[in-house]
Amino acid sequence: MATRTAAQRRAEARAAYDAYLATCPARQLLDRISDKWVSLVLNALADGPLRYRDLERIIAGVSQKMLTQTLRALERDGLLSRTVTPAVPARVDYELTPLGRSLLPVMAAIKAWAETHIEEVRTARTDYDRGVAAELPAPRP
Amino acid sequence: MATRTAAQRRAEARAAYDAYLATCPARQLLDRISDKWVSLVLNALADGPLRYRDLERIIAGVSQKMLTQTLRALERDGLLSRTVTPAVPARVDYELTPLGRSLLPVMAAIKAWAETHIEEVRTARTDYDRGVAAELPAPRP
DNA sequence: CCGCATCCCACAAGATACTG
DNA sequence: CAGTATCTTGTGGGATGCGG
Repeated sequence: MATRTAAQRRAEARAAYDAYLATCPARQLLDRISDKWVSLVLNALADGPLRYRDLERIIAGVSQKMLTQTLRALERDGLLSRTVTPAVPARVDYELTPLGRSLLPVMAAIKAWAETHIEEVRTARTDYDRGVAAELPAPRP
Repeated sequence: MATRTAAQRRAEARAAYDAYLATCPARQLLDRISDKWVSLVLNALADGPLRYRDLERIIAGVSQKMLTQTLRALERDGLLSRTVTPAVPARVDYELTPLGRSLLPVMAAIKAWAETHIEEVRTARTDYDRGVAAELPAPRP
């Protein structure tokens, strides 16, 4: 029969929505800055250019793989520049581009909201967790 | 010997850094809004309260699991309220709290930056990809 | 209508080892 | 120093079916 199943219809809706989201600028930006390492790199480079090794040291827990991957992604998006100075050993500096710098105020806005409201959020969480716990009365031994 | 291996030192650094990040307000906020569905739910509820079914319909590609999971997380953080109207069938409304509403300007700032600079990013990407392609000259058969 | 429990897999990311 | 290459593992998220 011509009628599609519910699963099929959902799959179609998903495909269409994914396509839409792929073109949504805000979505793309969120995908970038939401990355754990991206925000840390941006923050580290806010004060000036740094070498690969310095980034690795400052962002204490990052693996080589993730650091390189992150730097490549940001370079590709034009948010930072990569400068190779041929020497032995080689030297590579990373620096925010003007485009990258223009993103810092946005990050600052996020930070500001977070710091202003974090207490409310924490309170809400403990309240919520208490409420949930209350619905499951502790078994009396 | 007392000397720790490089792997051990890195593991410790990671643990310490993870602990630090877990307490960083900005990091926590990013973890929330970076979620694909969170931003969509926030956006959908910006104009007023909606029922579960309506959200499912508006956010076309979402699975039940993710929608429920997302709504619970936002409720727990005090960003939206969940109101159950006992009836048959049951009716549940979701609505942004004042705290949730206060987040909308931040989302708007992200959106604004994205829409303003998306073209630069797109240009940077194609330039970068062309450059990479140029470094790997097509194999002459 | 609203939601939870279960199974399952694809993919992200860490560990490790090796090069220019 | 600044990466690349390969392997392995953890987990986010989809599909499905049941319960209030």
